[in-house]
Amino acid sequence: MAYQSESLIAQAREIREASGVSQRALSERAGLTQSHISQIESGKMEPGLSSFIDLTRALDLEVMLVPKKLVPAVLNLVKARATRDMHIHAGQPNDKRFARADRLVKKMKHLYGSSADLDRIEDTLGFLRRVNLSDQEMQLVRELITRLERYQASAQAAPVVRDIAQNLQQLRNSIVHAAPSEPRPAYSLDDGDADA
Amino acid sequence: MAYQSESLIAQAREIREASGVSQRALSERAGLTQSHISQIESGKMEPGLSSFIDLTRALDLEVMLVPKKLVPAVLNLVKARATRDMHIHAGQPNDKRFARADRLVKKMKHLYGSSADLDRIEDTLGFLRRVNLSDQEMQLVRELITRLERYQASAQAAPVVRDIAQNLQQLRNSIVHAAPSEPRPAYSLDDGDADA
DNA sequence: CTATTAGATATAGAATAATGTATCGTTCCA
DNA sequence: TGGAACGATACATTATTCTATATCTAATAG
Repeated sequence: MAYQSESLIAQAREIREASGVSQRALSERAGLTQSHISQIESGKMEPGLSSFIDLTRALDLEVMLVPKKLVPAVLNLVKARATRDMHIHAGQPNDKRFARADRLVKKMKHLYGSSADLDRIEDTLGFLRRVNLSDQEMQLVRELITRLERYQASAQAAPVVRDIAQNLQQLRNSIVHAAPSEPRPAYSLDDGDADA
Repeated sequence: MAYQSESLIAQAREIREASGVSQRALSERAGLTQSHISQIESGKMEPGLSSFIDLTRALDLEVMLVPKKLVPAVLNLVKARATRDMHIHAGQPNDKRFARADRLVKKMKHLYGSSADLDRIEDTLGFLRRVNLSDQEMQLVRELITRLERYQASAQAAPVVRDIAQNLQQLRNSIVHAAPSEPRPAYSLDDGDADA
């Protein structure tokens, strides 16, 4: 019974097992009892919404409502980056960083005049801000931005700016030309519409 | 009580009301009783996981598990595109189209030799494939790809290819240079981590 | 202004199912 | 063999969900 929730519960179980967490350990973190978790996972009963949320939070997961049309996109996001290198940084916290960098570049263009390199940096940042970057990738971006801030007023800024532009472009290219979507997400979850 | 699920239930309620669906109408579509929905929405009791899934499915929503780190990114996706123009196409169904277009460009480069325009098309498609496009934007891309397919072997392909490259670039620019994230999503949902 | 109807949401009480406590059966390792 | 960790089970308690009915609001007729 409870066919709708099977998939979600199975996902949670997989993640628990993949993390090497026992039902007991999880029960302590989640505030449920081990007995409860056992019955839920084995399908003998069905959890209340709150119980399920507690469970998943203890596994570092969040229950979210997603419009059906967006489900494949979200699956892409989750699967693609989640498997590539375990830790994923997000869009929003970094957005401020990007916005600040964007303002910096615009200011530099205004003060010292526009240049091909600055244009390239501005453009590339606009791109990188859109796609979801891995931790490594984001760290590289952070470093480059920091460098730009440091050397912005320096006497020999030009070669540094060029180098930053090149590095950003390189990162951009590596992302654009990598094949994005793997064969299929492991999750089942109906996708709904085909084309249009 | 049931503090964890309040946010999710509130979201569902908002969406029901925004859609102009009554509790009774929803109860029929979801297979629950109106009484049930009333108590759930007013916080007098807490739904089972399956009941909640039934509810949300009837509202064209899907309950998904998202790694905490990805929550802001998913919120961006949902909020940004969902409000911009109601209908959202997803990542996966269009991926095939992009992949086919990519193969086409590579084939043309192989047959007729590489050109700046073809390079630009290939690059831009790589970008557009990444970001999530609105319906309008995606339709434009579709048209351009269709045109490319039609004129690929034509005698005067060159000017057409150039025009397609320009159009794609233009679309790309409009996306890259538009400020992406609005002030804040209406949804509360804790985000957890700040930076790193 | 009152009465009535219809559509909505809220409430009452019975039936059913989830949840906690305590315990049991296995397996693995000392 | 002992014990320690894991997952499963039994039963008491509490909460859910359903059927049926009540309340509320707005609109219309008398």
